[in-house]
Amino acid sequence: MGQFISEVKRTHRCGELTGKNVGERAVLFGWVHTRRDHGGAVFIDMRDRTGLTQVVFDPSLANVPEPLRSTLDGASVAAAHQLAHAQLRSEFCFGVEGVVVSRGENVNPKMKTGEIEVVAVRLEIFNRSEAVPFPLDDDIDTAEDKRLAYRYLDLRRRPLQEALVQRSRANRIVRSYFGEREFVELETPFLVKYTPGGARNFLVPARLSPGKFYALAESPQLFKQLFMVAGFDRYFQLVKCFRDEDLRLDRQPEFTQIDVEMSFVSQDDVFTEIEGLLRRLWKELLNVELPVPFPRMAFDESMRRFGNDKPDLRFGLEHVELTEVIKAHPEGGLPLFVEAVEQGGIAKAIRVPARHPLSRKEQDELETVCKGMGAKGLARAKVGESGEWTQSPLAKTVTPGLRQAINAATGAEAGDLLLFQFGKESVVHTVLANLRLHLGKKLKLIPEHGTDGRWNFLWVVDPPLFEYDEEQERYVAAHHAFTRPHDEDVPLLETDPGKVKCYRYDCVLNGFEIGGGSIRLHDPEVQARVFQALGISEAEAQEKFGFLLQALKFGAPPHGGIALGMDRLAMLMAGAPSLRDVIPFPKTQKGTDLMTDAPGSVSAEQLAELKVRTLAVEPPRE
RNA sequence: GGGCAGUUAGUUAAGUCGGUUAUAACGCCGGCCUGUCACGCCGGAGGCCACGGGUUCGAGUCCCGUACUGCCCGCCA
Repeated sequence: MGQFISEVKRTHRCGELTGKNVGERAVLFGWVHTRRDHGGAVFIDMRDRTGLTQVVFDPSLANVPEPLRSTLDGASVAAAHQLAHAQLRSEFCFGVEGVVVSRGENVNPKMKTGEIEVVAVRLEIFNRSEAVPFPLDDDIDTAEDKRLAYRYLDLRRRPLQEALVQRSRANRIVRSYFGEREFVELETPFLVKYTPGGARNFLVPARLSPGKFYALAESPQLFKQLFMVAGFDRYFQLVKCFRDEDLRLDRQPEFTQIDVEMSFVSQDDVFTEIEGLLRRLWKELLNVELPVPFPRMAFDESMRRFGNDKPDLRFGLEHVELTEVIKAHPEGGLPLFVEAVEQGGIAKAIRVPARHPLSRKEQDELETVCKGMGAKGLARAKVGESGEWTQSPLAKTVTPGLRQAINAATGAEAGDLLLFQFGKESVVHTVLANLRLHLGKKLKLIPEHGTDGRWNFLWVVDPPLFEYDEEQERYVAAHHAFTRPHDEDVPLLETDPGKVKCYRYDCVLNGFEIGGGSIRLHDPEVQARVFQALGISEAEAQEKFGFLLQALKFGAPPHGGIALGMDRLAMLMAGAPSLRDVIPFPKTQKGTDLMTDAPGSVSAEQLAELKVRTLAVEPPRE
C-alpha cells in the first residue's frame, strides 16, 4: 500500500486519452464507474473528473500487438486480472498501470475515449467502497434529500462536476475581466452591524460584547460605497452574502455576488461594463456571442405587459390591460369586474391562442394554480367563430359591446381562450405573472427547467423610488434609501413621492433576476429630502446610517454599482434546473444541511458564554 | 404563516373496490462466462409500506394529525 503511488506517477487523465496515445504507457488514478466481468476478461470503466476510460484486465493480452506484447510482464498482468476479478467493485478507488491500445473493431462511438482502452499490467486498490446508496450515473432521478445526505457521492457525478468546474472558470474570467479593466478587488467584513430594513439578517452573538450581536452581511452595499469615498474608483469582489429569508429554487441563505461599484459613472457606463463581462462569460464558456447593448424596458412597461419586474421574454402570452375597457362599458354586465375596478383594482387578461387548446380539466388545473397564489378564481371564456363567448358563465351576462371591446383589446380570434383576473393590482399581477410562466412551461414555449439555448437579456430600468407599504401606511424605499432619483422627479419628493422614478436597474435573463444595482445618491440636500419623504428623522438616519452619511460629506464622488448573482449566473450557464446544482454544499428549502445536520443544538455552556438564552421548546443537548 | 405535490426494498417506481404470501426493474451478494460497453445466463438476500392516532372483522390502500422533501404565494430594501 502506498508503494504504488511513490513508484509511479499519473501520466494521463481518464477523459483525455485518444487514438493519439496508442502505444503509450499509462498510469491512471480513479474510481470504478462500471464493471463488466466476463470471467476471462474484466472491463472497468474508470472515472476521474475528466471522464471515463475503459480499462481491460485480460491475461491473454489478446488486444496487445507485438512487439509490445512481449515486453509486458505476464505474471503481473495475470495478478492484476485476478485482483480485478475477485475484488474490484463499483466505486472502489484504484490506480492502474498499463498500455494504451486501439480498440480496433471494438471502438465504442458513444464514449469520448471509445477509440482506445488501457490494458492493465498492474493494479492497486487504494480503497474499497460500500455499495453506494444511489446510482452515480449522469442522469438519475434520486430524491433530492438522499443526494444531499451523501453530497460527496452526488458530487462524483459528471453533471455536477462539470457545472462546478464551469463555475470555477467563470470565477477566473470575472477576475481577469475586472482586473484588466483596472478594478480593485477588495474585501469587506461579513460580521457587520445590524441595520433594519431589507432582508432579515442572520445574527451572531458577540461574546466580547455580552448581549450584543453582529449581523452577517446581506451584501457589502454600504462598504463598497465607502470604497468610492476612499477613492478606489473601481471596485469588485466575489463575495458571499447571507439572508435569512425563505428559500426558493433560485434562492439560498448564503450565496455569492459579483459585487461592483464605480465612481464617475452614469447608468449607461455600468451597463456597458456588465454587458462586456457577460459577453465574455458567454463567449468563453458557451461560445455564444451575446448581442449588445441588451434591450431595456421601463419598470412600468414590464409590470403592464408581464405583471412583474423580471419578465421572461422568450415567449408571448402577455397581459392585456382591460381596466379602461371595462370603465368605458359601465353597462357591460360584469358585476365582478366593475366592482373590482370601482374599488381601485384592475382587470387583466391573458389570451391563449387557439393553437394551444386546453381541456376543461387543464383549465381547472390552471384555476387551482391561481387560487394557490391568492386568486379568488379564474374567469375564462372560449371565443367562438363570430366572436361570441362559450363555455363560460360570462357568456350570458356580458353585453355584446363589452365583449367585442375585450375581444378587440386582446386580439381574440375564434378558438382562443381568454383567462381573466380582476381585483387588487398586486394580486392580479402576481397571479397572472405566475400563470403566464405556468402556461409557458405547460405549452412548451419554454422548458420546464434549465435553458434551451435562448438568452433573452434585459435591463429593467426606471422603477419608482418608493413603494407604498399598506401595513405601515407610509412610503418605504423600494431598493434602498441611497438611490438617486431622476433629476426631473426630485420636485415630486414632497408632492407625489409615489411618482418619483430612480436610477435603479435590474438585469434579467430568461425570467431570472441575475443582478441589480443603482446610481447612488451623493447629494446631501436631496438625500435629506428622501429621508423626509420616508419619514426618517435626522436622528434616526444618523443612528442607522451615520457612518455613511458622514462619509458622504467628505467630497464623495458620484458613484453607482451593481451586484450580479453568481449562483444564478452559474445555474443558467450550466443549464441546471436548480441553484443547488451549482453550489457544492447547498441547503434544503428549510435551510437545513442534510449531510451535517446543521443547524444543530449547542451546549448550555456555549450559550452561557455568549450570554444567550434560548426560548426554543427543545432544550439544548448536555 | 399559507397553497399544491410527494414519502412502499439500497434506488426508482407499481400496488385495482379495503381482503389473507406487498410486486417489478436497477443495484447488491454468490456461481458461470474472453470483447463487453444498458454485457449475458443461473441462484440468493433484502420491507416497522415516513411517524402517531382513528374507522373497520381486516388498512400500504379510507379519515385526522405530525415530520420530512420539492415547487409556489407571502417574504427576499
